[in-house]
Amino acid sequence: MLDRELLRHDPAKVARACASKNEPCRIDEWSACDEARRAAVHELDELRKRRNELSQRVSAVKRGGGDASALLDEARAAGERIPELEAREKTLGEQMDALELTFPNIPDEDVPVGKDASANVVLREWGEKPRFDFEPKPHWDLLEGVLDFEAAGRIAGSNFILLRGWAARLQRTLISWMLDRHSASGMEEIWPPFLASAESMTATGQLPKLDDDMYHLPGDGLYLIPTGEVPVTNLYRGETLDEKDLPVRMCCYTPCFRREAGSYGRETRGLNRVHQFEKVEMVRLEHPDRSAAAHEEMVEQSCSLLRTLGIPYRVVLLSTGDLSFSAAKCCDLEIWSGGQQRWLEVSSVSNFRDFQARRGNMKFRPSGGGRTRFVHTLNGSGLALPRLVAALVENRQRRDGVGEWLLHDLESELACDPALQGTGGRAAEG
RNA sequence: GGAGAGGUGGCCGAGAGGCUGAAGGCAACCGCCUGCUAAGCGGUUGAUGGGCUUAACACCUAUCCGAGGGUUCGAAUCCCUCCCUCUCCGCCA
Repeated sequence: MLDRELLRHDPAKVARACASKNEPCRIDEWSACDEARRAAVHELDELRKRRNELSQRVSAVKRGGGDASALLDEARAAGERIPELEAREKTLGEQMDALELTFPNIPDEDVPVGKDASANVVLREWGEKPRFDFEPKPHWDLLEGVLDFEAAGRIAGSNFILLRGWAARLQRTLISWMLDRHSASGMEEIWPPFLASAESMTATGQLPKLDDDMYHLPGDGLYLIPTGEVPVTNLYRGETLDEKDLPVRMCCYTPCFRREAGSYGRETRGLNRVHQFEKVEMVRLEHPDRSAAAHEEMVEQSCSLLRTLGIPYRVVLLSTGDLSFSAAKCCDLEIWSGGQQRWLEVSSVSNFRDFQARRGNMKFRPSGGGRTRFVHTLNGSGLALPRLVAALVENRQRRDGVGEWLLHDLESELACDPALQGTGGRAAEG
């Protein structure tokens, strides 16, 4: 949600933002409602003021034991048009609210303008792509026997996955290790509900736009979360924090459920695009002055995980056309997949500025006094599992493929993770 | 699922048709005072919409006591519906 003052005083800026994000823009419609509503509010205020004055006099006369019937008639007449105006104000206000929910966030100044992903900018790259003296295989071949699509299809349908044996354990190990790393860097670990209400989905911006992309349980009015961002950001919905409580840094593991309607076709093979995947997510509430720096930090936090795992990656700054509805700025982390010879997105780190905070009414009280202000919210994957697993097995494969040895290698490496030494986490357990 | 209790400002907690945007306390902030700290004394401090204005402050005004309806000249207070929390019972991983 954008600031109403901005909508009023710089509608052209809003229209530009919509255009750059390929979103329809109904700012003119909004402006008309706004004007009509303000007129109604003004008239309503005058009538209520008059009625309040008369009521006060009724009260005074009655206390004095006098006859207030003439005043009562007058007060009744003064209030006659109030319900009509109240209804008008309410209707117009609801129209404005609905329109406001469709305005996307405004991209930051340093976001490249472009119509789609082709305008994205690669900021930096790390690591050596693996070289093989044999023909490397994609993960769906390498994981035969421990990645069972047929079984998943039988249980739930196509594009679900089922891991078994060492592959299942590999995923769990990675989840646990990533959470430990985030905890060691000072984040609070959260285990949230995996279903969320429409209200929560609206606050973080999934609704109204992405209704078709989510699994919905109409009987209970709930949605399966498409990302841990939803429950963890909503943890502070409606709250007013003290400035000294900022930043609030959290991490969580959640499964993520996405219908992926209309995305069948290429690039969906194997673990690349599935209806349920596992993800470790970082969420942060920040002071507005520090959100840009926080964004950099969070990108770096996710990169550091990939360096520990030894997976080549690149950081991509998304252009306006590829930027999500709610984001002001977003960096994707893409990892090199040696078997498919392509980059795979494993993280999106976004700064939403006050966009989600407005929708979810998340504020803080400045230490020096003064009005409450909206916090800035950020989140980023750290990291998404299926593609991470895919790249790990593809990049570490040998001539004879992969096997349980890969899990044991990784477990040994992570046990020695210097970032976890002395934290009482996995490393201490040895 | 059944029975009961309850949701009031940043927090605790009174109020049970008008004099209540809301006592009292805590916290925070400002000032005074005391070697420092603590204590003490005085003062200040809710949110949102609209007007005015520079999209500020101040000021004026309206609205807000879980949410939404209703009764009334007037509702935190009375009535209805819904949501949430707690306790007990049942069922269940």
